[in-house]
Amino acid sequence: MPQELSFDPIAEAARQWREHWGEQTVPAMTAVTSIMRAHQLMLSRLNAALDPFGLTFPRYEALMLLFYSRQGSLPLGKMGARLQVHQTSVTPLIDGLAKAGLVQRSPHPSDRRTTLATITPQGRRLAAQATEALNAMGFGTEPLGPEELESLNGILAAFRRGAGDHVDL
Amino acid sequence: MPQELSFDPIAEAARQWREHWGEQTVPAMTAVTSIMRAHQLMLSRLNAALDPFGLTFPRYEALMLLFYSRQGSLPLGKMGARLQVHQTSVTPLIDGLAKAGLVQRSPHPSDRRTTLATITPQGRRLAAQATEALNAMGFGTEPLGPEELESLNGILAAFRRGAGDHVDL
DNA sequence: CCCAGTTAGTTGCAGACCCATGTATTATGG
DNA sequence: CCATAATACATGGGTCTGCAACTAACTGGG
Repeated sequence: MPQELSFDPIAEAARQWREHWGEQTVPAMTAVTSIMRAHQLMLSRLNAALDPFGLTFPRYEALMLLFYSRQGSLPLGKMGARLQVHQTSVTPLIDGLAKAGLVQRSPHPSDRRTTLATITPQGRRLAAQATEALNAMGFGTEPLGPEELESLNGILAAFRRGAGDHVDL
Repeated sequence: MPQELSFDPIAEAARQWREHWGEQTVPAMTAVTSIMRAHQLMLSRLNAALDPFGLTFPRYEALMLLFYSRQGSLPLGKMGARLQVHQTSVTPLIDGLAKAGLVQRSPHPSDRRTTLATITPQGRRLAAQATEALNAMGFGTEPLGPEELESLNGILAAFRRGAGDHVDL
């Protein structure tokens, strides 16, 4: 936890950029550092809210993906694609969930290369409880209201689309 | 790198949330996942742009902090506060920069507990070059324009202020 | 049919981050 | 003045992430 600051480091950086690199460089640099900081703050809030459930946010995301899958199970590679993380990041994620008894590994019935992760009944219970908790705290987005969040989502959707993501609406 | 998706996982999650938890939960959940994805995309772009300089974005940030400091040197603890990361994250950051010859460790003249990190001439050169490169690519914010970035910055400033950050303007 | 190429998953390595703990040094209150 | 508290940094453990390389298994063209 960083110690208290008596000023805004992002505004300070903007001042330096304006002076040394020109006004036109300021919005982009400020946006990046603001996103980085917002990400850090939100992740911290989410992990704190999930701590009573013994979950982290990445593990929560993986659990919810299984929660809403048709069969309650998915191949690990498909999970990586859906979670938009590298395939090699999925293995330790599932390891943690399996150690907690929330998911179970099982072989694919017809393709012996493939490993399926299946959510357990305890996993389902915990997923529902954790989601209730996160919804109740607005997923760490306070104090932003619905209009601000919609505006944010619109801008970020344009950004994601520009970066090559498939974005609906 | 996650494999291609034929749909938008964020829109898919929004659909599930709308159906199972109510419309009022959608904007917050969508905002969080959008921020997470935008963070991932921007960081990936920045690290790719910094790779030719042998830098990562966190190391670049630390280097720029020294670049704009009055003496070109700062105590490690103060750097953690300014970078808004945990103090224990600063040590390996400075280790990497020192191994590359971009900063130098030195003892504090009057307080023997304190270690100072000082930017070297090579560090100054590389910092300027890397900043030119990042400014030229809009810090990875393409295709967003100045108005969208300003709007984004305004909303995130409100969020940061609400989270307890000191935010100017 | 079989070997080459592809695909699925794991492992090892590294970067980044946080937490808890330990050590050394400085500051402070009785 | 000295014992206690606070400060500065480092270390070890844990998580998440991505890259490169490896094994195992499937697939398809000759």
